Amino acid sequence: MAVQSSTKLNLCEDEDDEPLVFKRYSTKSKPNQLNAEAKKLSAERQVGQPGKQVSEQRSSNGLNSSVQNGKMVPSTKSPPAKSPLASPKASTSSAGASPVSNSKASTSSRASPVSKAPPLTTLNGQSKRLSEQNKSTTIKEEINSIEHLAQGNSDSEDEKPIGARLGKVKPSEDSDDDKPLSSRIAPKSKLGTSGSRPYDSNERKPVVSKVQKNGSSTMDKGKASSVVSSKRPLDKVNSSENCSAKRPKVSDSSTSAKNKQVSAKQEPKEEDDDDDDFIPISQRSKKVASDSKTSLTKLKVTKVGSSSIKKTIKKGQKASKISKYSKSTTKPPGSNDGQIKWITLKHNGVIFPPPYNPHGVATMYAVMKDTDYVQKETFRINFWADWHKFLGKNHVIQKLDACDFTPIYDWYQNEKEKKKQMSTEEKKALKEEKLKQEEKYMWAEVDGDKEKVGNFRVEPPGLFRGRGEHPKSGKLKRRIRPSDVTINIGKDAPIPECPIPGESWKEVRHDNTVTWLAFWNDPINQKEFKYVFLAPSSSLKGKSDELKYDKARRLTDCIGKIRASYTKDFTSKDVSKRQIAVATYLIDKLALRAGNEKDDDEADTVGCCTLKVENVKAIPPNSLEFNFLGKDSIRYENTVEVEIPVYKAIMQFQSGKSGSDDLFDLLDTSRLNAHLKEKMDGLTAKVFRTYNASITLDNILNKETKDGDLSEKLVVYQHANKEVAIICNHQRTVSKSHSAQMSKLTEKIAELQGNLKELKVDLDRAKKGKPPLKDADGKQKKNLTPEALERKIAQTNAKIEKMELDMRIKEDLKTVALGTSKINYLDPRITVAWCKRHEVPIEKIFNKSLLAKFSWAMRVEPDFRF
DNA sequence: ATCAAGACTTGGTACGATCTCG
DNA sequence: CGAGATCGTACCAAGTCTTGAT
Repeated sequence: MAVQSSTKLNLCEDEDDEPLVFKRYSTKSKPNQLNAEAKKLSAERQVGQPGKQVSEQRSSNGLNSSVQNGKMVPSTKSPPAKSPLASPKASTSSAGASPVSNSKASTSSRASPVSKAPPLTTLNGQSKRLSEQNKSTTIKEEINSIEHLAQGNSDSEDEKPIGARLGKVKPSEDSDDDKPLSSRIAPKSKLGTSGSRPYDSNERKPVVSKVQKNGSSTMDKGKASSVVSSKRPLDKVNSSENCSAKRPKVSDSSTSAKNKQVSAKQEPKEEDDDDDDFIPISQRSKKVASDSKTSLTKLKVTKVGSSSIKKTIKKGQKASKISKYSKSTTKPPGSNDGQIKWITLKHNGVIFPPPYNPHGVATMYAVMKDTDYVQKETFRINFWADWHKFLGKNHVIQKLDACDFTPIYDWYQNEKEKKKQMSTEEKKALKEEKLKQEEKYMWAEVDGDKEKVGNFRVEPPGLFRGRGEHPKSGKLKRRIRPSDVTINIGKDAPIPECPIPGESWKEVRHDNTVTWLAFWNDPINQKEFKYVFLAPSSSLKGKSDELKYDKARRLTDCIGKIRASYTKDFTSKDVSKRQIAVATYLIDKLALRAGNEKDDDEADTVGCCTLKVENVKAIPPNSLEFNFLGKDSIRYENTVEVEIPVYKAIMQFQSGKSGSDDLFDLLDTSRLNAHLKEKMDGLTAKVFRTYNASITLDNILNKETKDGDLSEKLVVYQHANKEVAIICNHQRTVSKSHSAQMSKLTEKIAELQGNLKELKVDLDRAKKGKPPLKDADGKQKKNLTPEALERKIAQTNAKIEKMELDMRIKEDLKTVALGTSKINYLDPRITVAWCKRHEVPIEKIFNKSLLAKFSWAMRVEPDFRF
């Protein structure tokens, strides 16, 4: 585990010693909102970092064995402990002794403080085994704990409320509004029956748009605006051809990937900046850089971007060549060596969190006191199991519920507060310090270009916070050390120095068929990996993003044919075929995820292929009511009218099964995707989500944008974005202050209306030559001309209108997350082209990160349509 | 055909930074 | 200028999908 022994409590600050290179980030402390929830996160993170080092020893489980034994093992590195930390409370005092304990295993000891049930005396007795120092530290806290003991488990009782609300149940928690987004889709016309509708005409329209709102749910009705139904001529589908063929698009030039081979030709084009006007200045410079970069890359590499088919072939050759010198002889399954991702790669490895962990495991838990995580039994049980193991069988602490974590929690809050109180300068200094230490890790060099690294910080120890009812949540996530980390780097690049002296990387590879710079096994699930990748702004990621959208765009050409095909199969005699057809229909129409199988040690969530009989209810005459937990345990609740054959098929699939049986018993994602691939090269289930999201945006923008001022256009964009978020069921929890904010706005509007009334009275009087009435304070108002008053009235009215609109939007979006679709599903070229056409500055839609991430899309032609 | 490893995309949240309004 | 609202980002969990092995 993570924590290890450290003896000292000091948290904060400093400890000097250590060789570690990094310092901890400062501990952060921010009090701010203490909301329960918020805090928890932060807390955790911090916990790990505060102290400095200490030796961590090893226990295999991560826990420090030494601690367990009661002995202390001095770590080599660890210096003498510093003083107890900051925590006023307990630590210092009690421990006079402890401070010194250095590297010992105080962790355990520390933990003990907190808890405890037994009376102090007991503690002492037991603690013998512990180092003395440790014990002492604990004492104070123990006292408290004791009290609690008497009461019962304190932690559970404290603030339940908060916790309860937060977490988990994000989905429909409260009001009606919280209803599932999907359910909010407007009823639109009933959906189409696909069978009946002419494909060619409808393709552009996402099937989704037809979804009907769930009658039962209370959602906001009005809002759901209908999705666009208009179709655009261009879109015709050419049903005849093979979908995999690329269709020449008007603005194909923008799709550079495809044309890469022709780069010579294109290059000039790319350089021309005629579109620059649309590009923010800041971007322009970047753009140049990136352009040149891109071309370089192209030359060198055989373009990864080129059509996939070619790519594969080419790459294959190259790969084999390269693999010769590649160290790793055996290729792991995931490495498709057909794809060379880079030729040269240099970077500096990863940075580790500061080693010393003052408070240890108990702190990790204490800090989450008011989150809803600790309200869950699974969380507590898992935590206790790991903590107990860590403490050792004979430790005084024998029961989690008997421990009072309040002292640690308070100490933590106090630290946060302190930090918050630091002067701006101090904060700045700290920030710079951190930056200085991390700078070298932030950049990599790929094929000669400098690229930003995404997550170069190794995850600190902490408690696993699985979402929903995750069976492993609460488990201790042990510390990751260099010997857990595998580095991937160019063969000729210098191997990054291991940041922790005396230790070394687990392995160094030179695999240019993958994009990761480093990885380690997930401590919670050894079978899984945590990777360090380049940032989204990198050219490698950009290319892959572009390919993703190009593929979705290709679906535009095939969608008609695909819909016709699955519609035909709704009534196939072959059940397997029928299941594929219905599943594809749901994925297309409702933007459901594929639904891979999951293990028992994961939260129980489903996607299309894993839907259970009980997740879908047939409602005569032909509606289906969906209700299930999807990714991240976000609830999907939606009732839609479907075509009769689909309705019948679903009932057939359900017949004779129990609620927990698979609805599509003959189907899984690999079969489904294999089938989809026959329809279009590279087609998989998730492409439909991208396609439907992007086509919806394109349609709404083109249908609803009118000449008007900027803010009106932005409203249109936001509206389109919202529709997409609803289709994809991208939800967020309602902000804690939402209702307060709403009532504040209501008040303001009322006040303005009062003003309005007064103005009107004054206007009447002014017209009659009378002076205005006195104001509320009894003071005489200025004498205004009727014209001036009218102007004021108009202004006030406009203000009220705007506020009302803001309020409506706010209410409307309180459970909708717009960001996810913007980042992952909406082809940025649609947005960029629309901005160009309507003179909307792109930075009004994309923030700095998105501009960087989508730099590849900036030079799209204004007439680009998805 | 199935399985599992591996690689990479997608997703929500908390927090700190920045903006806004009184 | 300060409190609260909003924005932007770090973080890391949880999906999808591919591929080689059996």
